[in-house]
Amino acid sequence: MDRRDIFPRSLQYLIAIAEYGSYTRAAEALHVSQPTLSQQIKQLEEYLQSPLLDRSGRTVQLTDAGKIFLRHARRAWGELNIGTRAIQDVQDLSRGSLRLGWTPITDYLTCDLLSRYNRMYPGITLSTLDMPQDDIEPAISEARIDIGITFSKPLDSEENSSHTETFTLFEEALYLAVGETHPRRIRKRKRITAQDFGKESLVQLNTDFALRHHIDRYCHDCGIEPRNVIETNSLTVIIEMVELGSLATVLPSTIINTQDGLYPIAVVPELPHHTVSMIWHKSGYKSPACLAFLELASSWSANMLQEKRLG
Amino acid sequence: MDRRDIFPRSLQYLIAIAEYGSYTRAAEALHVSQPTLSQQIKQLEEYLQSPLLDRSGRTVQLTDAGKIFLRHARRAWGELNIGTRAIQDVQDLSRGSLRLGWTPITDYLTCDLLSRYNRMYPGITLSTLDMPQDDIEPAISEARIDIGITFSKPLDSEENSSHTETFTLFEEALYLAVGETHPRRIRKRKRITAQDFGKESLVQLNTDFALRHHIDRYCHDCGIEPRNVIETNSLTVIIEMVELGSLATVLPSTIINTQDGLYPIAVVPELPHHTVSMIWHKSGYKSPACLAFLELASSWSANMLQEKRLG
DNA sequence: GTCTGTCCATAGCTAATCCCTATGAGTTTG
DNA sequence: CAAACTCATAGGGATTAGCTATGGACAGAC
Repeated sequence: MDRRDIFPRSLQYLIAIAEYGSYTRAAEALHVSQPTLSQQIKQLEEYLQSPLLDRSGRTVQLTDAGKIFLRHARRAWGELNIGTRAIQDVQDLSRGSLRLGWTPITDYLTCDLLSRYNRMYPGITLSTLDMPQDDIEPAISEARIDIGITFSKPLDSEENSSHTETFTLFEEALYLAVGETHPRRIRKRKRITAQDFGKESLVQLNTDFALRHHIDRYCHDCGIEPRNVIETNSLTVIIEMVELGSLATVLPSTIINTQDGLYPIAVVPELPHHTVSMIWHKSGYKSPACLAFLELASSWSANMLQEKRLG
Repeated sequence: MDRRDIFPRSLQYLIAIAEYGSYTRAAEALHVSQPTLSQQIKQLEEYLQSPLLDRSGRTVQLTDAGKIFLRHARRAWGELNIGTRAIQDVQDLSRGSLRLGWTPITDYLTCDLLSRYNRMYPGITLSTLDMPQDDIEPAISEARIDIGITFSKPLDSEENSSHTETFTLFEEALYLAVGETHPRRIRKRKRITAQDFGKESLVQLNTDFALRHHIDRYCHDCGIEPRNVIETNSLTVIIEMVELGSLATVLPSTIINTQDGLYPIAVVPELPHHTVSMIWHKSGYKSPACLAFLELASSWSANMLQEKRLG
C-alpha cells in the first residue's frame, strides 16, 4: 500500500480523473484527498504549459491537449507495467539469457546437460561459444560469457585465478581411439604401451588446445615422439578421419563410447585423467539463468557419479 | 534548468547510467551528484525486487532484468516526450479541431473566413454543421459545436442567454432577388413597394429557418400575404429556381451580389437588416483552435467594415 | 609489496516535495 | 435563497531527493 509506484503521481492522477470524470471520485479511488489531485494536476499543467482538464462545467472534461497527452501517458504507464512484469519473468526463469563458453571437447561431453537445461527453462536464450581452452578464462573476466566449461588436468584444489570459481562436473580418462578397420582394432588389443602409441599415425587437435598440450607433455615424459599426421581444430574432422580406419587419436572415453565407429584402447602408462569443470566469475552479479545452470549442473554431476558407481 | 521533469528521476538515471556505462559519468551529464544515482538506482531495484545493474566489474553492466526493463523504460520515456511535444503542437495550432455550426445562409456569407482560417492553420480539422438557427444555441450549450454563426436581427445588446457570448461580424441587408429573365429585372425596376412584393411568386426557406420567420413577420406587419410557391431547406435549390427566371426570393445582399444570375431589388419599406454574429460558450475551456478562430474572425470583420467604408 | 587513482556505496544533513485538513468560491438542485 | 455539490486555495507536517564527506573495493604504477 505505502510502497511507492514508479509512475509519476501526477500522471496517475490525470489518468484516474479522466477515467472517473471527477476529481472527487478519482481521489476516493486513489485513496488520496481531493486537494492533492488539484495540486498535482495544476503542476502538471504548469509543466506542460497547457490546460489538460476543463473544470468549468458540471463534469470534468479533457481538453484537446488533455486528450492527446492522456493517450501518451497511458501508453507510458503501460510500458512500465509491462517492464515490471517482464522482470518477474527473468526471475522465474521464463526469460533471460545464458552464454556458455567451451571447447569442442567439452561440447561433446556436456551437450546432454545443455539439453536438460533447455528443456527445463525453454524461455532462456542459450548461446554457446566454441573457443580454445585458454580463451575461456579471459572471456569470463571480460564478461563475454557467463560460464565456461573446461577440460583440463585436475586442478590443485585451489583456484588458479583469484577472480573465478570452479566446480568439477566429472572426471574423464583419455584413451587411444581407433576406427572399425584399424589394425589394432582388428587384433582386438585392449591395451598398448606408450612405445606402441608413439608408432601410431595420429589425427590431433592443433596446439591451440590444452588437450593437445597435455598429450604432448605425456609423450615427452615417456620419451616418445607422436606422429601427428593431421592437425585440426575440429573434433568432427578428427572423428571422421579416425572412423575411416587407418588413423588414431586421443579422446576422452565418453566421446569414444558414444561414437559408434570409435573403439578405445588403453595406453600404459595411463594417459592423464582430466576433469570437466565449470568456471565462472567469483564475485559479481550472477543472473538467475546463470545460477539455475550452476545448480542444475551440480545435480547432474552428482547423478552421473552415482550412475557410474552403480553401473 | 530547475524545472522538474515529468519522468521519474530513477528511470532517467537508469537510462543515463546504461548509456554512459558509469555512475560517475552519468552523474556529470545529469548535473547531479554520484551518490544521488546510487541511491535512486538502489530504490528502483528495491521496488522491482531485482538487481538492474552489475557494479561488480570495472564497468557498470546491465543485468538481464536491467536490459529488459530498460527497453520498456525507454519506450515509456519516449511516449511522454511525444505527448509533451504533441501538446506544443496543439498550442501551435498544427493540430486540434474546430466544430462550427451555422445556417445555410451564413454558410455562404462566411466561407471566405473559413478558407482563410484553413489556410492559416492547415493542421486544424474543421467540421461544419448546417443546422437551423434555433439549433445553434442548444448545440453550443451541449458542446456539440465550438462556435456558431448566426444570422438574425440585431440582438437587444444583451445576451439572451447567460451561457453564451456573441460577437457581431457584420450587418447585412435583405433584398428581393430575381433572375436574369424575371419581369421586374426586364423592366429594370430598382425598388418596389411591399404591396408589389406581396404579388411576387416566391421560393423560400421553410419555417425551420429564422430568416423565414423574420420575412413572415415583415409581411404581417405590412399587411400582405406572401405567395410562397416553393418551400425548401436548401439554399442551392432556392438560387437555382430563382435563376430560372419566373420566381423571386429574399436573400442577404452579399449572396445576391456574389451569384452571377441574381439581381437585387429593394423593397419599400425596407426589409429588416440582419447581423451575422458568432456565438460561443461564455465560461468554459476554449481550445486553441477555437480562440484562434475567434481572433481571426474579429480582425476579418474589422477589415470588412473598413473596406465597406472605403469602397 | 605499497601507493595511488578511480570506481561505487554509505551516512547524515538540508531543502524541496507531497499530502493532509480546513476553508473558500462557483454551480446546479430543491 | 439555501443546500449540496463541485474544484481551488492556504498553511502545516511528514516524507523524500539531493548534497557533502567519507569509506571500501579494485586496477594499474612504481
